[in-house]
Amino acid sequence: MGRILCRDGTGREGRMARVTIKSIARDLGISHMTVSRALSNHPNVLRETREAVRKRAEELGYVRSSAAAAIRGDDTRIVGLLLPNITNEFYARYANALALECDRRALHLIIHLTDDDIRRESEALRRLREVQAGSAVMVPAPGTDAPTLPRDIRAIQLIRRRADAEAVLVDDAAALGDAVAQLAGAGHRRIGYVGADPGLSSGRSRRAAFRAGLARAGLVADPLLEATGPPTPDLGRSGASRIFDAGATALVCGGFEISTGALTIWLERSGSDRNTGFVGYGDVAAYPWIRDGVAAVSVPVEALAECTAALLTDESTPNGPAHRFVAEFVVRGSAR
Amino acid sequence: MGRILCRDGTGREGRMARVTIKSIARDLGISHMTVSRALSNHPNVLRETREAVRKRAEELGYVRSSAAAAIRGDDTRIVGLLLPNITNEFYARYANALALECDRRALHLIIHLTDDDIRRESEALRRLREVQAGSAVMVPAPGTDAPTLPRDIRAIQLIRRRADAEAVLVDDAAALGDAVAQLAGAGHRRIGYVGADPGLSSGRSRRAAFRAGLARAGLVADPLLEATGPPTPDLGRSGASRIFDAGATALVCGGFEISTGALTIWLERSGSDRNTGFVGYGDVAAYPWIRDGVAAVSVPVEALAECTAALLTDESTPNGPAHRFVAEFVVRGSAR
DNA sequence: ATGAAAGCGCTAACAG
DNA sequence: CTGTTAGCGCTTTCAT
Repeated sequence: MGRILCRDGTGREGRMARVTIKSIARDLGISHMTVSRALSNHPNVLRETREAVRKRAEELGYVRSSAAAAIRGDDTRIVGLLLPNITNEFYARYANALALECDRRALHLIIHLTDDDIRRESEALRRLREVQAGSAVMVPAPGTDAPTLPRDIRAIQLIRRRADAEAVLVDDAAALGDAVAQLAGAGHRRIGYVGADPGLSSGRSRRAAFRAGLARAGLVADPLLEATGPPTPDLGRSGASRIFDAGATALVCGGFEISTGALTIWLERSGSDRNTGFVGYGDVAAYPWIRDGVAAVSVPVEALAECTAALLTDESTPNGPAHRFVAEFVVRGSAR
Repeated sequence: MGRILCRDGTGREGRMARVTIKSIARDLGISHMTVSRALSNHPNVLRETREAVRKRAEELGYVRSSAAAAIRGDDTRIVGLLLPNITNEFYARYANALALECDRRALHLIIHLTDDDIRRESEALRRLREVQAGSAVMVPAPGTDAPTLPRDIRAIQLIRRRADAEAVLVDDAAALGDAVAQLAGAGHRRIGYVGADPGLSSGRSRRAAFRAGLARAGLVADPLLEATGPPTPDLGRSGASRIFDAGATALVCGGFEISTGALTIWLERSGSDRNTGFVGYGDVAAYPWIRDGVAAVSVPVEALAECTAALLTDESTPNGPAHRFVAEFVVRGSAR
């Protein structure tokens, strides 16, 4: 208790007392308060004393205990990140960018994977409250019995929005419209759509954008060519299969996870007939290299992450609770 | 101090005292010790009392403060994860698997990206000491002035090994040999290699495996067809360019990052001549779909992560300080 | 079965 | 400029 194993590779593992301001104080024969002041640049410390303290602290490898700070109610600088997963390239890139920003800002980033499951989400939030995380960036999990956001942690919703609170969102309406227009222009008349459940904010808006695009192209929406459900690769696969079976000649995706699943089906199905169209959701590094290129709605990941990081630092939210970033449609072979 | 903002979305933001065992005790008119005991299942508590306490704690949304525990020297259950990045599919999949395991084991996973830079690595470790992380899983950054591993944090090295301490490594010698054999069998005589600096444990062993493969195929190693350096996509690009310029007809990669860079060069160069061979390091989901398929040395990511997680839980290290997992060569079009 | 005291590392508020 | 005290949330130890 209060002591830690000494693993210095010397072989003789012993016990080593923790280096604290008190131990340094004892060591220097002064009060621990002087050490505290010296270490936190308080003006009222003799230059000599301060330097002696800093030197000794350096030598001993002192690090301020953030637990002690947290217990007093100071900001822990811990940020939680709740994502469905980080194998999906979008989430991975987002987490990567956010982690870099957090390192820059000296924030601790704790990651929890929810698999879009509400129970895992609440558990993750509970654990974040344990460590007194100040804020949590989260892709809110789907679910009707949506538990409210945590009271004592600032929640920043990503991509989707479950509660009327801070959110960093994607404005993809135009891009989805462009996608449909492009496919229609390429001669497609039966264009399908797989996307998230309209119960989700993102699911609702994306499907609406798709339908608007159809209308603008003078095409009628066919319920048989639409599939919605939980935002998983599985839905992408089953939805794509069903839609192609129903005679669609092109498919537009409305979700990151869904897109990866749908792509595999498209690749299988369009093996012989290269005239089937496909538009993924979320651009992927390999898309240019697959077939003649896979078209996609490109989401500005880095901008999303930067914005989030800025929110984490600034307590103020000048632009209002929702921050939107426009996506762009990227044309490639699969949509020509 | 000791108080937190109440963001309950009611609009009237007020102040709300933190829920502690003491506040619950006051609330119930008993001692905080009784609350502590009730909450931690101590036998010496009247059933009535215990239930009253648990009920009230539940209602108030009490969560044990891990800071208070940490300050007393208890295990924080915080695990650090130091990776060069998480955009590379291998690292992303590893982080994903490890995060899942950590959630299962109720460990807090703090992620830091080092970009394979020693300074960022030390900074990350310093910050982990601040929060009293118990262990750190890390891909040790390259560098001759290699700072030693932290003394008060259990370090588990991944993929590479800088110090003679616990490590989870990949045994890729056979796979790399198979790759060379396959290429040689396909008629390639000038096979190149881009890999990490031999200063790195992984760089050294992989190049040796490549050379051994050449020898076994009856080919001679040509220094012009080898490139080594820091394990970055940049090296992959420059190395691949140089090696193809030097007349190589096939290329084997010896590193995750390097591989992604080299792939782009190969894709550009082999646009017209589809007879150029390529073997990536670390299998990627999209590889089967690129051209006629991209061959690769497949690393058992999930197994690595599972092993790491097991180490995090078990204090014992029965199998000795190094745990090795064999990689496999996956043949695809690019190596035929 | 319950409570009181002490102490973990740190700093705000006083006292010199 | 420096030192003392107290208290943050929690558990261990020692009473009761």
